Amino acid sequence: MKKRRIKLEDIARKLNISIATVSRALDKNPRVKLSTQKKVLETAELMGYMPNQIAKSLSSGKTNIIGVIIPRYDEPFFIEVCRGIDHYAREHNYKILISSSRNSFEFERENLMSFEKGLVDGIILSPTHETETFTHIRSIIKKGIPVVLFDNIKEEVSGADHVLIEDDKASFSAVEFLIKKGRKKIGFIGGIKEKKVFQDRFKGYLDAMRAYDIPIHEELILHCSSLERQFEDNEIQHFFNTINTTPDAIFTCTDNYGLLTMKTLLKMGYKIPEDISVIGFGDLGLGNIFVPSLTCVSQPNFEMGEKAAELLIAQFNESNEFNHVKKVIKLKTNLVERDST
Amino acid sequence: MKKRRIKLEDIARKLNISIATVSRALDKNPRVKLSTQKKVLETAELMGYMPNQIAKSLSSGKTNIIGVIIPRYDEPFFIEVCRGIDHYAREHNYKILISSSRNSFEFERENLMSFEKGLVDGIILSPTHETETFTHIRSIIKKGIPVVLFDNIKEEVSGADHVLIEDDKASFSAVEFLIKKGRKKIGFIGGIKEKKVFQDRFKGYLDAMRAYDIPIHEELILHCSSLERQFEDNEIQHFFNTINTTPDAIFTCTDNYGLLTMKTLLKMGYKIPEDISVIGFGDLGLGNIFVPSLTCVSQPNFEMGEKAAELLIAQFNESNEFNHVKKVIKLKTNLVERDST
DNA sequence: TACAATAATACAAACGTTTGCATTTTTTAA
DNA sequence: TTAAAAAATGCAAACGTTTGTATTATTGTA
Repeated sequence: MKKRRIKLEDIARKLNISIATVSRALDKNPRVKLSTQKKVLETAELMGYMPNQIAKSLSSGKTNIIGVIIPRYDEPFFIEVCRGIDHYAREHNYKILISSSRNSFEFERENLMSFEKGLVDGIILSPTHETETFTHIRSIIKKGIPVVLFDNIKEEVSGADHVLIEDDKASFSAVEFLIKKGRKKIGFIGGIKEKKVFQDRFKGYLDAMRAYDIPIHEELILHCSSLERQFEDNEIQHFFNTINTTPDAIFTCTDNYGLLTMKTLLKMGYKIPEDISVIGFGDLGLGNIFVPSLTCVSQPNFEMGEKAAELLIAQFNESNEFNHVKKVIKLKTNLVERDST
Repeated sequence: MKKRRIKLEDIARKLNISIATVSRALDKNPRVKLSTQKKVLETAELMGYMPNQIAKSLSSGKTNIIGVIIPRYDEPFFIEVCRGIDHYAREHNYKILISSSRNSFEFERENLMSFEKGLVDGIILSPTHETETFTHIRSIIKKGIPVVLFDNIKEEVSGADHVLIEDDKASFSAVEFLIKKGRKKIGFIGGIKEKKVFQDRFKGYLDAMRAYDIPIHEELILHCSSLERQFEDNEIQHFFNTINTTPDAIFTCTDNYGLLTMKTLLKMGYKIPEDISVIGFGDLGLGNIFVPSLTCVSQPNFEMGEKAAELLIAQFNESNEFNHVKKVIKLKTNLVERDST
């Protein structure tokens, strides 16, 4: 009843040749006669032969799969990066296996462990905000599995490549832009303080304010404490309802914060950008739809993924994985000016 | 230099027992003495043993991986479904391997072929709009690989389970809602005509209009012809710039169309919902941020994924995969009323 | 026509597990 | 104490490939 899978042996038997020859013929190995190759290819096609990837992997020690661990699925940033990884990977005959660490260090470790079981040839990982120690990553590297880290890297890991955005510089430029537009009371809305990228973006904000001698109103600074959309929304609404100073500009650390900020301000009756300018961070498509459209820092997310994949695959091809020289790639951002400033 | 992976043999040698016993001990098979089991577990831990997933798969004939093929990554709908699949899958010890068919029938076929190589135990697929014939899917099923289809299914495939939304009913209700609110000149904005879900949503619109004897203005009907954000945007803007009749409501087939519609109408100076009501479809989070927030049909996307995974894993456990009785699951939607109506 | 050189093919081990069956060891009961 | 029963362990095949080396077949050359 159940159709058995066709394997090399079946082809070999039918043609009265050895399995080795069939294997080589399918590989177009010049060691087999052309006429034999032709026969084999035809018979394979005829019998509906499909190579067994698992057996291949076991034999070759390569699975051609890249493991990717991201903090969450439902963030366009990570999806864009994954698209970039996938794009480069596919061109080089790799598939990607994505796992979410759900913003939890424990899950991150678990996922990493599960990738230790030989299913993947290497790993691309973006640490969660909870990730403070990196021994789990070092331990993977020690086992000879190549690793590339991207975004939100609190601690450099020798032996792993890094791909990151110049977050501080990017936010410096964004705030500088507001200052040059004549804004004086510039607020800041960032994310949880534990996350490195938010720390850096905050630093850029402070640096810019100081560089131009603009007084900083502590009251106009908010670090959202949640990672969930609804709560962020509440926090931002609450923030604007309680401050006494009215800002003339707000620099926010994500597109989403920017949009939520605009939404709140519009509902309160402010005009954007006349009364208050708003800047976001990320440029993930939505900023363009909102009315007014959101000026923001644009990150090369897709390229980030491509670069990460490139570095990883380059590691695969290094002769000795234990004296890998760490590479750190910093990607540039640019400011996209729209209607909110 | 290079640390070799620890394998069963290494543990066996160290403890002077057989590989079989080690294998069984790690499985906590009651056939091995408890004291032996303990020794093995300790030694495995000590030596840093990690099972080889590939070898396990080859031996057992199961990879515990589910292949997922979606038309594109950068659509929140598919991401949500994938999250649902992943959620259910993980709970049942499966991983998911996602491939994008990039809205191309050819890529869909290619992806399917690549999944035929034994890497996955089963496949969950959402057909592209280009997919007219289903022989490629039938051929996979014939090989004994379980398949579940979701969303946008033009033709039922015997042997595969289906998970779908009652698109026509959903849009019927949405339009009915507008009618009951007293709207008369109700426009329709849908997607490419080749896509089954858009056909169904259009049908629901027509059905509702006819059911309530509302005259249909052909001029107020737009089928977007592109699948790319910018072009959709252009098409919608162009649409409103050229129509002579002013609608008092627009039913759109996606959240994105809804948002783009609102954006365009707001820019033209219309008030929403006073002058024109707008309804979207999907409820993918953005509708809540926009001002005014978007009323829309809410789909259970996450659940759709969970259900698909559930059906697939149920197929794995069926005794004979060749007399599988097709299951068709239809999921219900509900209308979420917000400020745009 | 014979012999080396070369081309084509075959053999068998290896990849790291699982598992049915055989064997050995231990326990139980007469 | 001894045989049978039960428990614990071991052997070896199997999963479907790849690949180094051995073998056989086919050339070319003197």
